[in-house]
Amino acid sequence: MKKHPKTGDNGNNSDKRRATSYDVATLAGVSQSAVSRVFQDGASASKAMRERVMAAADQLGYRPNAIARGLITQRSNMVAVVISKLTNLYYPEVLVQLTQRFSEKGVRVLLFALERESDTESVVEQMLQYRVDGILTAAMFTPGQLETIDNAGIPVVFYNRSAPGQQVSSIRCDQEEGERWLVDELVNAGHRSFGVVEGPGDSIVSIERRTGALNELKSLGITDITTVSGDFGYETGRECFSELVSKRGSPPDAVIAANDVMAIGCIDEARESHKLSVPGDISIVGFDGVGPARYSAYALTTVRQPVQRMTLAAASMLLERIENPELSPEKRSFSGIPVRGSSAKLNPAE
Amino acid sequence: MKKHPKTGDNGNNSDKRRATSYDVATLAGVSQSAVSRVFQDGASASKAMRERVMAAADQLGYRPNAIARGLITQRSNMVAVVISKLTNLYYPEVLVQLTQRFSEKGVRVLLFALERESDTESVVEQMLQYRVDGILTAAMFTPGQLETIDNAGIPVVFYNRSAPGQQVSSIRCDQEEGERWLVDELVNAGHRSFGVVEGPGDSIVSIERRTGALNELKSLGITDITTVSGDFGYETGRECFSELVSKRGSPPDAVIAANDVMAIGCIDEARESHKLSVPGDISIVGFDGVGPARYSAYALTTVRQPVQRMTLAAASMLLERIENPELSPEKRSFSGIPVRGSSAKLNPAE
DNA sequence: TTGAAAGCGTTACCAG
DNA sequence: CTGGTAACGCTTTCAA
Repeated sequence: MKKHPKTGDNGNNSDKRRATSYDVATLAGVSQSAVSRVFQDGASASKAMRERVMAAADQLGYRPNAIARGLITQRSNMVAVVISKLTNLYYPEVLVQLTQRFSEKGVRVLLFALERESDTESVVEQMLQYRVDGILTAAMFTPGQLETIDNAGIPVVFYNRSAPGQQVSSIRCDQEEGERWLVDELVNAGHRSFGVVEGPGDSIVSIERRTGALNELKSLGITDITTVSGDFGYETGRECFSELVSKRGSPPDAVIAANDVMAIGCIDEARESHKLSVPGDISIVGFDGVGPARYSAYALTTVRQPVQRMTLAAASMLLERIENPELSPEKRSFSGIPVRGSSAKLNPAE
Repeated sequence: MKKHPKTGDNGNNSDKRRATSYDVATLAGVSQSAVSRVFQDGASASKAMRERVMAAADQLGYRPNAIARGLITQRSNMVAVVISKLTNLYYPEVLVQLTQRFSEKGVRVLLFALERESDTESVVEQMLQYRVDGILTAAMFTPGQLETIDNAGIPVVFYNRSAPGQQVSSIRCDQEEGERWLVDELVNAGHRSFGVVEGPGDSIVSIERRTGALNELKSLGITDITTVSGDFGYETGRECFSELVSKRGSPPDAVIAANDVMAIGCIDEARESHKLSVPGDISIVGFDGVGPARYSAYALTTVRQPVQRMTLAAASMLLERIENPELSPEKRSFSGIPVRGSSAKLNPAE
């Protein structure tokens, strides 16, 4: 009772300072260490003690201070989740699921949202300052940043992207495989001229999808390919379609868009501005399997990412590495789920 | 140099422990307090000192520990953001914008995602343990929880909902006003029989929208009203429409859906399963102004929430109260932006 | 099982 | 402007 004057005269739980374990201790007439133990998992405390402390605790409205705990345990129990601007409608589900998964394990999520996928500089700084236990990122880091993080001993898991040439853990949907399926279906159905609508240049996902599509087209001997690029949004999807038509002089047999939202933009533009029937006159496919892809006005042919499994895997991969930092990097790649919608003429028999 | 043996022999910045201000201090040959000051805003440090410290700091890869700082300053510089399951596509934008706004002010976001809007129990506990400086919530709290939070002296701002009978701050879009506009437009255009599709029962937003619509209909003397309810999702939107038709025996003149996504579901169901033309045979309106509402297959007539202004207001309202806890509660209500799409026959002249 | 005391890495106060 | 020292609220030995 000497070195903590704050335990002084006020026994009321009202305002000003929040109750500390010392306050609880003096009210319960036990030591502060005892209070600490009662609020721990592997505690050693008699039943009597436990009761006295608990009584005092909720009389004072006491709650252990997670910040202080983090300081001494060297564990913040927080992970950083980094997302880039969600022009892609697919992320919100991901974010919610991830948060819930971490939450079940007693881990809190510190959220960082990037304007563009490339503004990672200050974010890295913040994550380190807050001593997050791990990082799950849907944006790329530079090699320098990655090294900084690694030096700090913080495990990182990449979501749907991977650091080229770096040994890092990642969870991804196999974009190239998905594109191969899409291309094969279209080519089997007899399409010979293609438009490819890619996404923003700083998005790895977009790059992988474009590459996957182009490689497969090439390997099947298709040469009539026109490429344009948008930003993953609906409006640019529309613009891209018209650009495609004017570049070529006429619509291609099929359009492969880097995501569902742009595919939808293409469909609307094709129907409205070019009076084309989809899939009667032209086939249009996307990628992701977001909600609007199912809307029957579009019924997109697409590749759906297995979001449930991916988020589950991502969370546990990160948590594992937090428990055991020596674990070597691991890459898990999930196949997308082919969705045959009606936006593409896919039946070769037709 | 006596009471901190850790500053011992290793001058290398590599593994094991992260560098502390003591490490930097000894390497730079200055006091620890000096290091602390250099890394503060209103510091008092000579240029020479600053340089020496900085040199040592980045040689060691030192970063101030925000957790420790929070402990002493009694400020975590974190706010809790609580969202409920984003079946409503409208939230993702909100979340990203909020995060960026807070981020600009040097405040981090601790994210909590609820399965249903009503599982707030454990979340409140977590927020308090992490000593967040403020709470921005898109879910309701019980009066008891609100009192707990208030006792802890943590400011709260509600997003698009408000605690009934409680003095709390909130930012909202005026749902009832928006519904009035929608109803007036529809009635002016000659519609006399209505279907109302409401959202989940535990969503205040849904309740307000339904109430707003029903009250306005009643005040205009409309009595032919059929109500059904969904969960804000596309699928239930479709089901609701068919339920509406079978309940009435025939389609109403117009359908008012509690959000855009369900309105889209209604449109698809009307067109596909009931061979109705929208807006030729029936008018269908939504609420929110989400991305898909603009897709030209739907071109929804709706009320758009002014998300930019709302998130800006929400963030600054919360930050103000963190700075000055004595500030009395304030409610700011924003008018929605009427969007005349083509999903409703709104021109009385037609 | 319990209590005393030593940190965890900062900031804040106070002399010099 | 600078250095010493006391908190901040907790967990964790180590004895009793």
